[in-house]
Amino acid sequence: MVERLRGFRDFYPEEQEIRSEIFRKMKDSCRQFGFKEIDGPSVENVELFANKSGMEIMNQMFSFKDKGGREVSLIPEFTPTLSRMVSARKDLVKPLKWFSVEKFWRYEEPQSGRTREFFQLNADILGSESYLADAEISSLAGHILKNLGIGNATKLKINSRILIDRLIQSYLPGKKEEVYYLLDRWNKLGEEEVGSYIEEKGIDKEIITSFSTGRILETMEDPELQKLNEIRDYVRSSEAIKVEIDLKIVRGIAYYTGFVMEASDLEEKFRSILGGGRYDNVVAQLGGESTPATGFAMGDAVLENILKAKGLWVQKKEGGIFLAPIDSAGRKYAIRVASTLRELGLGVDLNVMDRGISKQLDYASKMGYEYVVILGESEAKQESISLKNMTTGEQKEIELKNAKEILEKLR
RNA sequence: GCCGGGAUGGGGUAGCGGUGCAUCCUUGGGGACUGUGGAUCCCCGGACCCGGGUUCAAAUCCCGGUCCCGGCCCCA
Repeated sequence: MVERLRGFRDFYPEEQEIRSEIFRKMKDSCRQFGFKEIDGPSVENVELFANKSGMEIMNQMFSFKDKGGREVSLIPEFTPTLSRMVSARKDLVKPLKWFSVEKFWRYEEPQSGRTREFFQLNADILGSESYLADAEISSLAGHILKNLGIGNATKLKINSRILIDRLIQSYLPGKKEEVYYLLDRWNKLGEEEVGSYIEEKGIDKEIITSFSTGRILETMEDPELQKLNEIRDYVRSSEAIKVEIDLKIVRGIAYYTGFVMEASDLEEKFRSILGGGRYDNVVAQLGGESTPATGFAMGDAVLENILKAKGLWVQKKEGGIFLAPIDSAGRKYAIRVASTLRELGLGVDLNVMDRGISKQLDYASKMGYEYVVILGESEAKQESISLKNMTTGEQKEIELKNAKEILEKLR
């Protein structure tokens, strides 16, 4: 048998059902915030990524030559496509509030919360330089997490590249790269490693610690900090999620120009569940008109980790109806009953096996149907159905006309 | 790309050099059952990841690969 490719996943019905429900919730939240859904190609010219993303991402792409000899790649992220779409249309009314849920591909070593093919929600606001856009984006992120049932299990951490750069310039000049590296890994490295890195690079321990704890901000007066405070208060007042300013959130991506954010589970047991920020130069870098932009992306893999840990990765009990004919008269009649009920918009499963009533009930039970409709010669004659409630085991014979009303409530 | 730990029917497992056709549960299909038996009983299908090697003998030991789980790098 041919095996599934490394790092790829199959989604069987039990799981796909959960997955669709989660995506539906995410999309609902976006729409409630006035965002419009978009979609793009899964394959793009590699140049689109070469421009912006740097070497690292180039090494992780599923790239190939198409039959026309073009170097193309499965998309590893959304921002380049988004920028291309924005640049191509000069008539778009700003600000744009767009979201998408798409598949992405990156050739990496699979591990917890990481696969080679994954889904990602992207939500962006383009055309606004205001911190209000950052606040709205953050608020949406919080709302989505709340809607997914993990608003209490996660927190949003926000920061500003501009702010941290100013701090570095005032207190640790010339050490930008080292400070970024250190803050980004502060919790991961642990005290000892942090200590030895500080010593090695000649960074003042007192100062860097006041960065990591945020103590430095207590006495600071700065317009960028002021904005950040307002974003924090904005999200706070939506009461969806915990939010705090954290100077340790720098995000690795080179193109962030100011505001950055990240969300994770409270204990930080998992990777960050979403990340994003302001990227005012990307659209222009890709050849478009200068367009300020802010947004975030949320992958499905870490989300799955967290939902499972919180016991929220569960199938909704859906019920449904199974039609079980027991003789040839019943089989003919069943087709009529099925289409009658389907007209009402009900989901109706009809036996397609050569089976007796016992095995049909067995099947219906295993599939989780709430009702079984038993149909035979007698029902066919009387235009009735025998309706069996699979939870209680109760069964009664009712006229088909009345059955409609009863079953319609199930929809 | 690098580093750990794994891999036995669809799922969960027992066996860890030879004594039983590779164990047990579950799942799947069928039969008894001819309108209530989602029960019970019975039958059937289905596996030692792949390729080399060591050995009289390999699921079992060794090497390589593949895949899985986890970590590093990186996280767009």
